[in-house]
Amino acid sequence: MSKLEDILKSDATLPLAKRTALNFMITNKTLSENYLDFFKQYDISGQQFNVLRILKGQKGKPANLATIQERMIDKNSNTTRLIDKLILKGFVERTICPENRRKVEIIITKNGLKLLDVIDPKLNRLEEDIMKPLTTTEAETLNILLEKLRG
Amino acid sequence: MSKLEDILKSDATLPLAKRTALNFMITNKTLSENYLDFFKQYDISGQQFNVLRILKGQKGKPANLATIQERMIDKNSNTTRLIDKLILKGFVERTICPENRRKVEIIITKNGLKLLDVIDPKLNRLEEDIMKPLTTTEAETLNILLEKLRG
DNA sequence: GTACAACAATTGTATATACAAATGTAATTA
DNA sequence: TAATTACATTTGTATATACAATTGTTGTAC
Repeated sequence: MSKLEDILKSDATLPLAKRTALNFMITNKTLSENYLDFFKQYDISGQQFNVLRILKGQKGKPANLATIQERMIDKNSNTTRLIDKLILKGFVERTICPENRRKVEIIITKNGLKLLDVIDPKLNRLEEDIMKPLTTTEAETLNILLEKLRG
Repeated sequence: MSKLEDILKSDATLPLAKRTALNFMITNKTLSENYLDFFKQYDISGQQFNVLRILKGQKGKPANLATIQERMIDKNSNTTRLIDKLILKGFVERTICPENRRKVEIIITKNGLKLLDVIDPKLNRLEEDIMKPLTTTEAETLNILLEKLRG
């Protein structure tokens, strides 16, 4: 049931560009459902995980909001509230930057790091699993095409 | 600035599966921004457009909620309220199905059809434009890989 | 025919997202 | 140094999405 024509229940042949776009969206939906299910068990959203990973990458150095936003895959228009959630869960801490009181300094806590240690290997396995239908060569080709598509 | 390593500002080489997933998500973000911008000028969401297209495909035959949901790309968990919006805008009409009063019958209005006539050719042009970086062969390959990825 | 299960859609609630406006701080300039 | 501009984040508001609970209707079993 995963062929495009079956899904759309349309006999009309679509223009290549539209067909590609639709195929992309459907695949995206499948992928994001996988991620959603995965993160749900840790009571965290994909975005929140992403922020934790960025903060871990800072290796102790605090990050301010602008830096985090810059590095997020899905540049969130409301990172403040995303951080609020992570603070409530005890995964990050936020203080006002003493050199420039307009900025904030955000760091990941011990608990945040512990969560990442649990999630990371399982996420790797999930991703291996998702990509299993593709051979290594096919996956490499897909990467090339995806980058090309972004122009 | 569209290579994955540049975006993530990470020197570490990622496992292929993770790299592919990230690449996919970033490309998805780019694509969906394009669509969002496009539909915004018609004061309609992509989902709402999708529903109108499904209804047009019915060729006058009314559709009930379940049918619409089944055919939606992004199976919405709240199609009722999506239809509410379209009714407010005058693009669809909803009546209770006389044979089975649990069901509803939804049809697209003249105005809805008129909107589609305006949007459709422009959307085709947008999609051509988005896919321009790929040759025909590359787009065909991408389609194959995307379908394969869904398993 | 009454009770009960199944069906189809709607409503409620919590959370997420997009965008604009507002707040508070720092830098610039006259 | 007072006023203005730019900066960094937060807050407000509208809309979108996810999921569970509810409503109203139909079908079925007894």
